[in-house]
Amino acid sequence: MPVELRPLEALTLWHRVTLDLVREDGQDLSHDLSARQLAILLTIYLEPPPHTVRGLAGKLGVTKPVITRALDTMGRLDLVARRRDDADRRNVVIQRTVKGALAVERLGDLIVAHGRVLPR
Amino acid sequence: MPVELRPLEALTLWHRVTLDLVREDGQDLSHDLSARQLAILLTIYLEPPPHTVRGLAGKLGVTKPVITRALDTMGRLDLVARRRDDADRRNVVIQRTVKGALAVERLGDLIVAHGRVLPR
DNA sequence: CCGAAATAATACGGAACCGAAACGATCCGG
DNA sequence: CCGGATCGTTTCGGTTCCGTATTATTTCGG
Repeated sequence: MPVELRPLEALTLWHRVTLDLVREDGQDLSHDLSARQLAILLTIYLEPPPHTVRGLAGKLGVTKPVITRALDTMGRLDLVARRRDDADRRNVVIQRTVKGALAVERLGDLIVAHGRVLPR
Repeated sequence: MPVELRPLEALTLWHRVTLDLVREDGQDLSHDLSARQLAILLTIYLEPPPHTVRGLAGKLGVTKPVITRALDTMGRLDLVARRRDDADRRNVVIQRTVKGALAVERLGDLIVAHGRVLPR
């Protein structure tokens, strides 16, 4: 049943990476990062700036307080940083950090490493 | 810089799938499922049974109450089920459910769909 | 200028989760 | 048969997060 093969491999990849994330815990990343927090983190580091609270809330389909709180948490972990926009001081511009960049990079390496189970 | 290409694509895949998971919310899956809960769910559905609380705790490197609570939550969502082991009534055997199988299957399809961005 | 609009943050009550420890139920070797 | 070991659950105090509603600050059109 070659049709079933691809989804199973995709799930296997997801499974192994997630397991690694959970087990690393003490490390910078994860510590049981929620799906929302991870989505925010990846958006900040993969999509072109600037990123705002409102923009992220819209993109994820969640309310603004969710973003604010996630930024509080990830800011405490030094994964992201906040700065007032001088052009429009109502806005907060979310900035990347060295630690956050390293964490995202490490996640990429992790996926690639486990991706070797996939054919081709 | 062809060296950077693969990790970036892997992260892009992860990003898009995670975004979909967060946005689906109301659906069966996610509702901001934690990394731990997802790891447990995938272990149950991808690795051969039987699965026990102690076994899962060991595999994930977390304490038993963490597993118990995650099973409570996911059981409430009907993603997994618990049953006493008749052979050894101290054990609890974690069982799959139709709803859980569908959710995992849907995740697999989601990854495959977004995986089309990856070359080859 | 000044009031409406927009932005992010905060307050609030409720729910979930954490780690550590204690607890009941069950098994099993001697 | 019984005492230790094993297993899953529960309890405890504390922390975090949720959604909704509200607040403070800033911008901008008329």
